[in-house]
Amino acid sequence: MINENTLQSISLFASLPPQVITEITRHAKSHYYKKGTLIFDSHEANQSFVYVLKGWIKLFRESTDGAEVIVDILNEQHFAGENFLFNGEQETYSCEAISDVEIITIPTHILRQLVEENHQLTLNFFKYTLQKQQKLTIEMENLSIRNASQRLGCFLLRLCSLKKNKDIAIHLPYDKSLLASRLGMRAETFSRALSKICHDCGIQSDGDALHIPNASELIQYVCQYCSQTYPCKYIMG
Amino acid sequence: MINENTLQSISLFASLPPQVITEITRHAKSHYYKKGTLIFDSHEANQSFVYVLKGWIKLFRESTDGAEVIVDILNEQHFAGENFLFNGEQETYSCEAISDVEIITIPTHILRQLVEENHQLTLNFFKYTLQKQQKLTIEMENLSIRNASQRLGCFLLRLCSLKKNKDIAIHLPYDKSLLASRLGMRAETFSRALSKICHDCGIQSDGDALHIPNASELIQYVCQYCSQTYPCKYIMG
DNA sequence: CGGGTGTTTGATGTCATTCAACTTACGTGG
DNA sequence: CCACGTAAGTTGAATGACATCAAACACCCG
Repeated sequence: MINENTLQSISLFASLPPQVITEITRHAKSHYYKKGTLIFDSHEANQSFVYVLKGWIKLFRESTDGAEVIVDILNEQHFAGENFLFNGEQETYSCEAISDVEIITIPTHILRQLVEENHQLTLNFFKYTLQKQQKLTIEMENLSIRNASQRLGCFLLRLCSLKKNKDIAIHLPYDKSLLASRLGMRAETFSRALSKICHDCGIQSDGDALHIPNASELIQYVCQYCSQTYPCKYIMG
Repeated sequence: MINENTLQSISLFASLPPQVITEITRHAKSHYYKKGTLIFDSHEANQSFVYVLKGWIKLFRESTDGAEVIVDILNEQHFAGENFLFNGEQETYSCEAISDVEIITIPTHILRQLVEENHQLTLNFFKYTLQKQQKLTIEMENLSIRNASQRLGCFLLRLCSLKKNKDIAIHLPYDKSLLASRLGMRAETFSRALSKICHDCGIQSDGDALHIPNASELIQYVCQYCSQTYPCKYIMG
C-alpha cells in the first residue's frame, strides 16, 4: 500500500532501523481526500495519527454553541494525532481536508507500541513536539499582546520567508475566512486588517495574490514589538 | 547536594535505572530563591533545566517596547527549560521566583546526553510534553474565543478541582496582577472581571480568598461554551 | 507615621465583533 | 453561453469588550 521509500524520506522517521520502517509500512495506509471532506470527527473513536504528504488539512473543535476553533492547519511534512498516543481521549478534534490532500494514517496503538520500543523514534517525536510547543507559545503571545494587523503581518512574513528575492509575490495558502479564524479573528476583521496592512506597507493585493515590493516595511510593521530576537526564525525560514 | 530519594520521587524520573538517577544526582543542584529574585535572564547563556520542588516561578519574555508576556507559571512538580534540550537558543525566556522557592537545576548538556542515551527518560519527557502541548492548545482556545470573565472562571475552576467538598474555599495562588497577565488581560480588567463573576455566580471574595458556595453556577458560567467535553478534565482534577 | 506596592474605580478611547447589505466569484443547469 | 444560485469576501454603522489613563484606596513593612 505504501512504499518504504516514502516513509524513509519522512524526517520524523529518520534514522530508524529497517525493521521499524517495515513495521510502519505494514500498518500505514495512504488516503486521498477531496477538498472539504471530513477526515475524522472529534466524536468518533478512531482518531489516528495523520501525516500529510500533499495538500492542507485543518484540525478543529466546536464549542457547545457551535463556534469553531482552529487547533492547527497543516500541510506537507507535518503531522497530527501524536497526542492520541498517550493521552487517550483527553484531547479530541476533528480533521478536515481544506484542499485536495494525500495523507498517511497509522493506527495509534501500532505507533504507541513502536514508540515504546524504539528509542530513536521517541527521540524524533520528542524533538518535533518541542518545536510545536514553541510555535504554540509564540502564537499565544501573538493572541495576547498583538492586534489583528500585526498577527496577519507576522503570518505573511512567514510566507515570505520561503522566498529569497527582494520583490516578493506570495499567495495566501487557503481561504481568507479560514485564515481569519486561524489567526483568531472574524472574517470581517481580517478583511479590514488586510487592507490596512496593504495600505501601510505598500503591498498590492488581488484575491489571494499579494505583491510585496518592500518587505522591510512589513518587517518594521510586524516585528517591532515582538519579543523574539530580530530577525526572527520565521523570517529566516 | 541532592538526595537520590528526592529525584526518585519525581515522576518525570520514574522508572529510570539506578545509574541514571545517580548520574542526574551528581549534576543536579538545588537552589533556594527569595520571592522576586531573577533566576535567569532571557539573554544569558546558561538557561538550564529547572524543576520546582516548592513555591512558584514565572517564565516570561519582554517585547522590544517593554511589554511583558507570561510564558508560563509553574509550581511544585512542574518544570521548565526542556525546550533548551534540542532547540538551542531558539526560544528564550527569563525566569523569576514569584514566591520563596526551592528548585533543582540540571545542566542542559548533561540532560541532553541522558535523554539521547536513555529511552525511558525520553519517553517520560515526551509524555509530559504532550500534556503541556494540550494545555497550550486549550489556552489558545481560551484566548481566541472566550472573554475575560470566562477565562478567569476557568482558572478558578481548576483551583477548585483539587477540593472535593461542596462548599469551596480557595486562595488565589499568586498576585492578582500577575494572574491577570497570565490570563492575557490587564490588572484593571482582571479586577472588573472578578467582581463580575463574583456577582453573577454568588461568590464572596476578600483579598486573595474566595468562597464559592455553589460551584455549579460557576461551572455553568464557564463551561457552557467550551469545546471540551463536560465535565472537563480540569474539573476532574 | 510615611512611602511603596498592589488593587480598585471611573472616564474615555481604541479595537474587534456583530449585524446587515452589498459585491464578487464560481459552479450548475437550462 | 448565459442565467441563476450559492458561498466567499467586502463594506458600513452600531455595539461591546478591553485597554488606557488618572486618581483614589488599601495594605504591608520599615
